[in-house]
Amino acid sequence: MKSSKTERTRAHIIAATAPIFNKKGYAGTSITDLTEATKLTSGSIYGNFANKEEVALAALDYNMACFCGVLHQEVNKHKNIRDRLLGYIKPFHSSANSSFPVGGCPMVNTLTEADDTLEPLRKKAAEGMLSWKQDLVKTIEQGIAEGVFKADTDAGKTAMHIIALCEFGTLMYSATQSVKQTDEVVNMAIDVAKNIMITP
Amino acid sequence: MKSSKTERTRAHIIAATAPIFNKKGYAGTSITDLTEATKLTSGSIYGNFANKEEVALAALDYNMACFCGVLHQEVNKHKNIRDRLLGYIKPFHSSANSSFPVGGCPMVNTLTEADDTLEPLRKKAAEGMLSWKQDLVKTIEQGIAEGVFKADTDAGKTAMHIIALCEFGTLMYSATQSVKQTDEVVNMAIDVAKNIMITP
Amino acid sequence: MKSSKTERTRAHIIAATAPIFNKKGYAGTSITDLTEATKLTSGSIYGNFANKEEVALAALDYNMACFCGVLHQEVNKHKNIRDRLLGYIKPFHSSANSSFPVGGCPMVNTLTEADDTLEPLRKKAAEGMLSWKQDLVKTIEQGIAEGVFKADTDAGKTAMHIIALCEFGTLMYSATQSVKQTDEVVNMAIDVAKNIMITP
Amino acid sequence: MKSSKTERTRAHIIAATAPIFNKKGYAGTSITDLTEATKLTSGSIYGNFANKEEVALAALDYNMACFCGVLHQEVNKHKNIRDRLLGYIKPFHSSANSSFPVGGCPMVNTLTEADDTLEPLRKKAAEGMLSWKQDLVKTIEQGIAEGVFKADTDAGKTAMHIIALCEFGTLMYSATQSVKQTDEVVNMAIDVAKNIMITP
DNA sequence: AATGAATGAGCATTCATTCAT
DNA sequence: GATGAATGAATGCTCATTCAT
Repeated sequence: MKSSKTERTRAHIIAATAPIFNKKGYAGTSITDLTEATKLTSGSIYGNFANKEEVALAALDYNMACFCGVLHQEVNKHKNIRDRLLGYIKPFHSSANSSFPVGGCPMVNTLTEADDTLEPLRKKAAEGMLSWKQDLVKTIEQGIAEGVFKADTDAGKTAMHIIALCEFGTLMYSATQSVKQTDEVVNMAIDVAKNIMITP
Repeated sequence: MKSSKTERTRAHIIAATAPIFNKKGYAGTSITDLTEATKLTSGSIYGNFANKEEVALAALDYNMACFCGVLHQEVNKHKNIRDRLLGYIKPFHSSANSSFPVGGCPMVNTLTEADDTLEPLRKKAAEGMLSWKQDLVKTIEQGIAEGVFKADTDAGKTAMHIIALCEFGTLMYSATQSVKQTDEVVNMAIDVAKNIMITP
Repeated sequence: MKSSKTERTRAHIIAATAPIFNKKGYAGTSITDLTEATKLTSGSIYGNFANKEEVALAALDYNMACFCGVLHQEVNKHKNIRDRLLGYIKPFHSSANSSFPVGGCPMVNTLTEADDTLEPLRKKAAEGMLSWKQDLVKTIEQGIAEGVFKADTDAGKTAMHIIALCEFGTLMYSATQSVKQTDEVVNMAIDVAKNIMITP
Repeated sequence: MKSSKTERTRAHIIAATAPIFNKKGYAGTSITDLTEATKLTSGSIYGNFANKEEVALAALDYNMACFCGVLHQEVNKHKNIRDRLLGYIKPFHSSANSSFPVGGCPMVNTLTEADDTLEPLRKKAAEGMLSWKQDLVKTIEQGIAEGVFKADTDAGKTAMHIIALCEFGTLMYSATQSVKQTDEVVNMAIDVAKNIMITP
């Protein structure tokens, strides 16, 4: 089951350029940035991707997978539904030392840059956002079904509430480079989660 | 105290280019974008600003003033401290038809684009964020002093909570172009505000 | 005397790319054009030809053979020297529906593009032109020998005259996409031919 | 009535690049060719023309004006309608040492290169061709009106006949670099012209 | 003999910026 | 103070060609 040369090169390009796209954005990232990061020539990059946008799309996929991967790794450590829900939040706390992609949340980064000329990127980021919400919704609904979370919980609203606080925490870290405010916001997300639990 | 020609030209450049920077970001905005929006020549822009970054900084100031202006206008409609606090939130609801800058929140946009090469922009946006928080904190503390808000309220945390939800609401609108999720999140911010009020 | 694999591949490349070179010219034809037309890889083309110029030379040979082939096919239908001479002209008339190479006369196309960097192509096209003339000269001289064409005919001048009109007719079709002017010019070539015939 | 800087630069670019386009064709001419010929930077060329095609169109206009200018200069030397008609032909004879654009007839060059992607160039060249024909037609009709040319002359056919021979003469010079065949063909054009004159 | 990934020079074009007018 | 022509480096991308497989 060996991976072909092409597959390996594509993977190398994506892994090497994903952090750059996440930090500098689509417009701020040049082909030269990509060649320097990959140690490949521009011709080689264009041999593996149709254009810059295709690289950016693949990099966004990669960054989103990393981002969500950090969460799922923590979530899947636990069987317990209470810990699973908290698993979606704890990696955002500074004490977790999570290996989130450098440059912040790829979905938020993409959604805030994307003007009309970058529709495919925007769409993918929006889908990622909604899929994250859906994961949380399912977890909450399972907790309700298990009788562990309050029966009258609005799963959709609670999911959004938690995501809003986690994302804003990440953003405050970008803004202030200090963990104090970030952790304060993340702790509020934990409160929101605990608030729907019958025994906190 | 008449405004000089220079001042008027600067003001014209700023007002005309601010929406572009907010939509397309710093890297995505070209000098040609600026000359087209202002109907001025590139020489004229460079006669009034040292370089592209200076225009972007002035545009960010302008965008932040617009953004906060919308909030303060609503807040200052009211003497009542309860309505003043809600005034910080209501403009984010789709029913408010607020004249926020097109392209979303300039602070968030700047913080998510800004890599290390754009420190001055990042710094200004971060300051704007904290100043917004400080406005909310003061309002909440005044409410506590007036005996209208609960005495044990953590003003800082509550301010952050409200901002997180409002910003995330704005972002969700960018993501989905639908008001449903946005309003849901903004309503949660209103709940947070009402929750610290003694008589809701 | 079976054709080897190599020979077949070469033939395939030539046949598939000849129309492209004739339409787009040497400079306007890229290796990608060739790989797309042949469904082969660039490596395969370079395995069979030293470089792009070698392909172009072979394609020119092919195109010239097609072009002259159309004429000879018509000429060889006839034993009669009068019809043989007219056979060099009639295929240019729109009513003939001749299968000339698309893109016009390969010789003219090459001679008009060719700057100094494409000497071998230019030379080959010039030779083709002269060989065509020689064919006509021989036919005319045979007619004179047979006593069918006027004894005082200048075979060289008449051949050139006929070719000039036929080529110009082809060119006018490129220019106007209409057959009217083309046919008018071709009819003049027929007049030139008939004019040297003793009994018209 | 001074010419602006822009007009002078445009004129310089056109005059300097026109021979290159005529020799190498559109596809064969690079922006580097243009910067080397003009001693300007690429930015400067793009400051004066929207893109390469616009330069090529202006250069074609210039080349066509040169080409026809040579003819009209000779034609206008004469009042006599017989000499005026011959004036359209004589410049093609090698003895005339005419200052035709280097690289042959710009109309023929353009028509033989132009594939579908170069429609505007093709169209302009075709118009030039037809306008040349029209000039000849008018001259011939005037000669008929004056009673100097035979009354039953087909002006259109005669014009085409003359042009075909002159163009083919030019082409044969490109092919053989020898004047012998060229002059032979041009002399035939003179015969065609003289043939419609009542007193030759 | 054929592949196709890789090269690196070159392509047309746009960039931010300058400066003589 | 404003112009707009000019710069030259940088942009995203394609080119003809090579070579390990």
